[in-house]
Amino acid sequence: MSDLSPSMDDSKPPPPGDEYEEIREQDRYLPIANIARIMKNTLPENAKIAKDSKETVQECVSEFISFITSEASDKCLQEKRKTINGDDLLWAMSTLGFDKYVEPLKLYLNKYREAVRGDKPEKIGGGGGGRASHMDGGIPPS
Amino acid sequence: LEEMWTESVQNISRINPATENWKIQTLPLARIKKIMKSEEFILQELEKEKQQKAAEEGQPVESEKSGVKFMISGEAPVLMSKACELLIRDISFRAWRHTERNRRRTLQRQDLHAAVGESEVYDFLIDIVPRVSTSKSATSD
Amino acid sequence: AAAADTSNAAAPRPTFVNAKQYRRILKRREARAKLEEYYQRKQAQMKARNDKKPYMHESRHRHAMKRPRGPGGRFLTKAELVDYYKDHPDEDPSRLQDTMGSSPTNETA
DNA sequence: TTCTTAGCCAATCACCGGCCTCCCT
DNA sequence: AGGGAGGCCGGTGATTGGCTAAGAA
Repeated sequence: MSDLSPSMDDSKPPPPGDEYEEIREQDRYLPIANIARIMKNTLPENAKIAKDSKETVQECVSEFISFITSEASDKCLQEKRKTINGDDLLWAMSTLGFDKYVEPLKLYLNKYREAVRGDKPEKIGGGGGGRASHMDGGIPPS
Repeated sequence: LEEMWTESVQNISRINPATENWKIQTLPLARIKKIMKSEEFILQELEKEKQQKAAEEGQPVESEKSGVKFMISGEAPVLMSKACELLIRDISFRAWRHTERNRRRTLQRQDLHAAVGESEVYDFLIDIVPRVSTSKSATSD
Repeated sequence: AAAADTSNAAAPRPTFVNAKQYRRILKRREARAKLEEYYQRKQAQMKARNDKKPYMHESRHRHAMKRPRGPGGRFLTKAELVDYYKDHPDEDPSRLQDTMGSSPTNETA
């Protein structure tokens, strides 16, 4: 088997010694197949979608996320809170003029919170089973 | 267009929190969270640079917190996911009207440009999607 | 009244945007510029954004290239694959290795 | 009309979600 | 005590290209 690898892959990023934070190119956007699916479901059955249209929407969505998150994080910083929650995002959207989005999303958020609340194993009185501890890959102490 | 929104609202209204399957047809939450966190990364870089500049000018390096880390609650990516879906639906539908107006069957980039240009809600995309031609009017909302 | 200027030096005529978004748009511009600078530092040159790879993952690319296709360029369906492996048994992944004392037992019907 | 291009197919594997523990508030 | 970061793991759907009809021009 002489084919081996057809070419030397130079896409290995060798850190020149400097500390490398990692934000990969592919992590900047949501998967294009998911974007395309939502577009397709929105449009008429016989509609076609150009490739660069999908890519453009992909960029728009990422900018949207950053745009909202930026506003929300500023507010949290101002109020000296460290965690961005759903209400912060809704406030940010309202502030930035996405009025049409807010009401449906409020409804959605409330339903989600209700579902999570209901899903969680209720803490009923008594109880008290110790949970087995299991460390990851590490070697158990001898 | 309004029909699309009322349909979306109705779909949300139909959700029964107890029985709804929350993992179907949602954008990957982990990826959304990464994008949100990249905002934090920018914030840190910006502040780092600001402190460097202040130090070079001999300013007293008044110590703002070095670690400005913010956290993302579990519900935030879920909410954001739905918001993104609404965004995609709205923009796509608006763009498709321009596709039809030009009697085409393929939604292409220029349709998105027109769609974004017609509402000031999408002004924030001005650098991603260049402004359509030279025109001002038309805020049809 | 809902208008604000976001024009930079390049725009001869000012561009007006949603006043609610104005400040945030500017902040995001700054942030994106910073991010791009970061990417250039990280990727050494990045060839000014021109070296667009046609695909993202080498392994997935190789996978797609290796897969049997029908005459129309489509990937073969499962049924078509059965026939394909009859003519190309050496590519059948199910009988990838039988180096040892392989008993030629008939497989699962 | 000519020429560009988006949909079609489904198997691999990178990545997602669901766990865990640790840590901060 | 609550809840999020971070890490590991296993299952799984996004990624992927050749051909040609669809359709942009």
